[in-house]
Amino acid sequence: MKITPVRGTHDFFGQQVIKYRTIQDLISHYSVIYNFEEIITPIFESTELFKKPLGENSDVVLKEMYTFKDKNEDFLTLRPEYTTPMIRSAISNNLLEKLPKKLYGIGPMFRRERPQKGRYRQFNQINFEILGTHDISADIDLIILANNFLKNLLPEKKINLFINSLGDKNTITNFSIALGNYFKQNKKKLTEESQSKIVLNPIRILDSKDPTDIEINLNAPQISDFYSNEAKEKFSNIQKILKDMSVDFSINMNLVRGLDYYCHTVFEFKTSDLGSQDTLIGGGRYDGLTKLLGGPDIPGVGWAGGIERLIMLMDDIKPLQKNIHLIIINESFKEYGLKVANQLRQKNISIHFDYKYNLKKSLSHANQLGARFAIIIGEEEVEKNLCTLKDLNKNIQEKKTIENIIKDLS
RNA sequence: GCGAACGUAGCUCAGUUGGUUAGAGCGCGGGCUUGUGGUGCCCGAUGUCGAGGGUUCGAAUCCCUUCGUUCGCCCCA
Repeated sequence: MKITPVRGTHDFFGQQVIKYRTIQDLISHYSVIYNFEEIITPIFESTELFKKPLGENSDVVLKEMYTFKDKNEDFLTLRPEYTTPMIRSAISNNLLEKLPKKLYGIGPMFRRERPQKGRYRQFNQINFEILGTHDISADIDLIILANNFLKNLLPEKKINLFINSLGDKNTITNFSIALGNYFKQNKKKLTEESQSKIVLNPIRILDSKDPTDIEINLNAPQISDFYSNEAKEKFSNIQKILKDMSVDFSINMNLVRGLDYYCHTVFEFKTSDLGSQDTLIGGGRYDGLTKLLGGPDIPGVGWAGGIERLIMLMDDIKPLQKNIHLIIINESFKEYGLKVANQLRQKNISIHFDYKYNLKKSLSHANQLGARFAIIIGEEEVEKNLCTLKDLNKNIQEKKTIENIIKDLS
């Protein structure tokens, strides 16, 4: 029986691991520069935690969560997103006394969707969250952090930033009602899919890709007509500052995000190189969420980025092959060879030994792995208490004492 | 969850209207070279043709089921 990974899951090895670590290192770097604290939370939580915040009628809650009953009858869910657990953790551990609190996290998320390129059932996400400030500077800092991170990681790629504002709580409510009424009047012209959303989630009709829906959407009420003065001002200030800081963006009035907790600023970084799964980073403001989770009534803003999608856009990274290959020509010189390796390793020189005792094979192996040097030990070397150091690029070699080799390689 | 395409060697793929022992390149193993890699030449092994069932004298090829991948929808990171 051949055992394969579960549908929608995959193993990381080789280049993927190198790329994953590269992303992780870069994130860690930015977390220091922007002063975010890392938080690591369990991968499963009580099901309750996700239901309300994400929206009882959201697709994530309705059909994508991995939920199971524990042996004591509790319902548990593998986390489908990280914002909610991070806030839960901040509340549980009383981390919200000094505000704002800036947290970041990296780890696996789980959604039972149909797998596709760039969409997996277990996937890794990076999250940055700022809790406890209404200031648009936080929104802007996060957008610029994401922008700088992407530019640094993928300098050659064309990535577009789209922003929108969902206004405050009243905006969304009133807009939804108006939108619902408008779509009811035009019900017959909409696709079946969209018709089913009129009552439950009319906002979602706005980002339909269907041409007839798009035509109806053209004359639909505009969310901007429902902004409060405050929301309007916030949004225009954000645009102004981003422009002043020469961050390229476009406004997409139909950008509505799938989780219920968003309000005010929402944004997405998209690429055209990944096909249908084109969002690299998405986020926004979620001012009521912390209170909803039983914490203080504080605002929040954050984003999530998909690591698999970033990895797909990265060029291969040449591993720094600094290994020195130890080649022992005959098994009888094993002990001498191991002693040499030990001395070098204690000086922090990386030594690879393939346990083969075959000069030809080992040299070939060293070559394949891109090694720069080989240390060769045979009868002549052992007799004179020396080692041969061979430069594989220049194809020159010389017998030397261990002390001299350490000097050469340090 | 809906629609469609695809699945042959470790990898990339060929395989005619169903026909005998299923092929190529790359990679892998061995040799030319018993203390010297990369280039070259020679030799060799690649395999549950995704899995299961059916039609047929005969199936990689046709049909059904199933698993997986990919594309679109949906959704999102």
